Amino acid sequence: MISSAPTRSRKAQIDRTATALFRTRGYAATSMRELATALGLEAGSLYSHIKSKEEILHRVCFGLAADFFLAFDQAISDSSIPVAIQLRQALEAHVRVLTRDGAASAVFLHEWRHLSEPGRAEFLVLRDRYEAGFRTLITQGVTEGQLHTPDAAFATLTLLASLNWLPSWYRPEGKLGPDEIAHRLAEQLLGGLLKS
Amino acid sequence: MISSAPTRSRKAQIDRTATALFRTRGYAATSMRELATALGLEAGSLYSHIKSKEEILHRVCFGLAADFFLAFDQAISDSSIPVAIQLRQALEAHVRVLTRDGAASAVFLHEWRHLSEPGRAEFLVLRDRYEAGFRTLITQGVTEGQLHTPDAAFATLTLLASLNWLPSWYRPEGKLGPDEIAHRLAEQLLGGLLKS
DNA sequence: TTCTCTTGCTAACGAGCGTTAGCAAGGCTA
DNA sequence: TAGCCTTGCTAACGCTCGTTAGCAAGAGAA
Repeated sequence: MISSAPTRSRKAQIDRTATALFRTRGYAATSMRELATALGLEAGSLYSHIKSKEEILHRVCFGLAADFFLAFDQAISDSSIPVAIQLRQALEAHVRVLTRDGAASAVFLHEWRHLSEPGRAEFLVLRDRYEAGFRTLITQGVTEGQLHTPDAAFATLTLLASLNWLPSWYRPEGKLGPDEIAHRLAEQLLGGLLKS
Repeated sequence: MISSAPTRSRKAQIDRTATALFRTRGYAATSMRELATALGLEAGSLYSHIKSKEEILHRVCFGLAADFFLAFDQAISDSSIPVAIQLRQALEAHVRVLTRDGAASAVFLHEWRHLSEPGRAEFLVLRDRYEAGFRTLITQGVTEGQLHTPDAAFATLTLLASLNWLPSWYRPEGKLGPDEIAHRLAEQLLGGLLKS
């Protein structure tokens, strides 16, 4: 090797570049040669750092899953405050994770299907568990009379759906910052569009 | 050929099967041999009916785009009724298109990226135009005091986001029918979750 | 200096890809 | 009967895929 820029970790660099490519072209349509070129090296060289293409996808998906759980647990850690507010905090925390790394989020949301078993099944278990966290909050909110919806499970899916579309249009350089977006999303989803 | 079941059109049959595969495995990860096997024939035989793999994707994406425009135009055809109700109708019409063919909808929403130019650009023009239709309705609703939101463009994205996640969890055999789902989604998005 | 770790190269592998050419057989129409 | 259209097959093409083996060179530690 000749020299190198201040490389934090070559492996992490590969992950980042791959994530960006996976997002725009999709996992299956991204070749290792493409990834190597984007990093300025040859395809074979990648394998000095990683075991396989799928290993990258695995790391990205499960890494972000951990981020989501961490943020959620923090958001609802104080169980003494009203559930509706806990929900708002969890919702805003979710948005902050989404906006912190849009590429990883998009991969997390769309490319997990290309994980092979048993990784894929394990991922879905985590995803279900995360959704269940929100569902519990909403159910509790309805029970305590703070929220209204005919179907908590249905409301949960719709709520997360609204949030998860964000990586497909959010641009970090846009006029709205992460916190502003999180706030507005919470307002709209909790308050609705109709003037009351 | 030996004989054949009541084949409506072999080409349409290929489109349908391909759409289902594109949905579950993704366009890039679906091979023509896989598609052929699913149809009970050999890979080469497909080319008696279609020109290319991408041609299928093109047809699915633009076909559904036409469906969405048709449903939208119908929903807002009577401009004498209040905008908020027009919006509700457009929203419910959108959901009905989504639920009528979940596989095609999923492909429309996620796989259009694999269209090559100029098809891809043309598709995005249609998509923007469709979103603009909703945005106009919401803007108008705010102007007339029927809706409230700090940012109509933002609200539009969130609204469509909530709807477009539907194909990833909707199952035709589920307990909720298309109309019921359309109604509940409209209620939740227009009315919000918070008890007022 | 010597050893080891990291990083990267070249060359090649077996496999699968989308697609084409050429042929054949059944069914419809004239 | 003759001709065409639809449908499907086999065999193969050129290409790209993910991955591996073997080698080399710089960097830091002993």
